[in-house]
Amino acid sequence: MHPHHDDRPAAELDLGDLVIRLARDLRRRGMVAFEPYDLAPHHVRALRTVAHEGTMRLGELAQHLRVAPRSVTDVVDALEDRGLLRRSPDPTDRRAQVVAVTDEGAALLDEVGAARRAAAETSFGRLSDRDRAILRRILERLDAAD
Amino acid sequence: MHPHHDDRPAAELDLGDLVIRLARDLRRRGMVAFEPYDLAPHHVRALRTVAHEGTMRLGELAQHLRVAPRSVTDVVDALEDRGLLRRSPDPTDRRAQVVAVTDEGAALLDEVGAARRAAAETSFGRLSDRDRAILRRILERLDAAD
DNA sequence: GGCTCATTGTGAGGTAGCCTCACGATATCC
DNA sequence: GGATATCGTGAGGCTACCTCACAATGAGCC
Repeated sequence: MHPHHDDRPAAELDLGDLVIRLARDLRRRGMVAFEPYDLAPHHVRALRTVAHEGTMRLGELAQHLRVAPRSVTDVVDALEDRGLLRRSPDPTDRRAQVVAVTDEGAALLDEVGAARRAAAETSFGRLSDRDRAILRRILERLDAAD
Repeated sequence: MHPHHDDRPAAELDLGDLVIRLARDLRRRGMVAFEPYDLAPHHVRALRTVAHEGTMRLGELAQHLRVAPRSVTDVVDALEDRGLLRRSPDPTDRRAQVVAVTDEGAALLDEVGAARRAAAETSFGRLSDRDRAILRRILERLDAAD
């Protein structure tokens, strides 16, 4: 009934709705940002994790990414097909395999870094440094293990 | 090399990673919370939107949910099959249809409310009221139209 | 009235990013 | 040496989206 237009800041949305909506936007922007490299955001995340944490088992990567082991198989398949990651047998356990970043993977990760930073700026640019720090603190608290 | 264990607060994750990870957790928890009602979080969101904003066209619902019109068709199909929403022709435009919440839909929404609040408490319970308000402010700022 | 062009919702079909379940190969423990 | 647990993966499924094409209808113009 009021003559205001309908862009009110979503008062009926709860925190969860807002987070999910933001995540969807981020994923979309990530897909656009990484499209020139033919990588999905999820692939970049996995690659970055291995690069940052070092060679690890598939199961460990699953834990880091907080997904089921089965899900990691597909991601590693894709990255290995692209020559960015390499599987090799775990010398300490013949059931297991470890994944390592290849030189090509490390190089691509470098390249992708700029796109990633630009995408983050697009998404979070309207936030002050202070707000970004606050957001990070809150998100890390929520991310702590259950 | 350090003897610390590996639960560090994800220093290699950027804000986007943290948001996406949180959103995944929220969706999972929502699926569990709404499972007794045989509803997906997305269905509840759509139902709540129509209940809150009132009868609207499918296209308008798509705008509110920020998804493509085609995506709304499926959600409304599901909710209409369940008798929670009802399509009817838009009297002002014979191309269009409007969706309205049925009595049954309103009743179920009431029931689901408690589960929704409990799930939110599970997810955000470790945050102080102040932090929740800050988080809401930041998320609403990020949610503002591009 | 007739012509063009835009808009509405939907069928068909596709994708990303997850999941569970079962299994063979191996490790571990008694 | 035998039971039991763990590792990664094939098979198959799910949610929550998407694009594209199209028929029906509306709106603007002459």
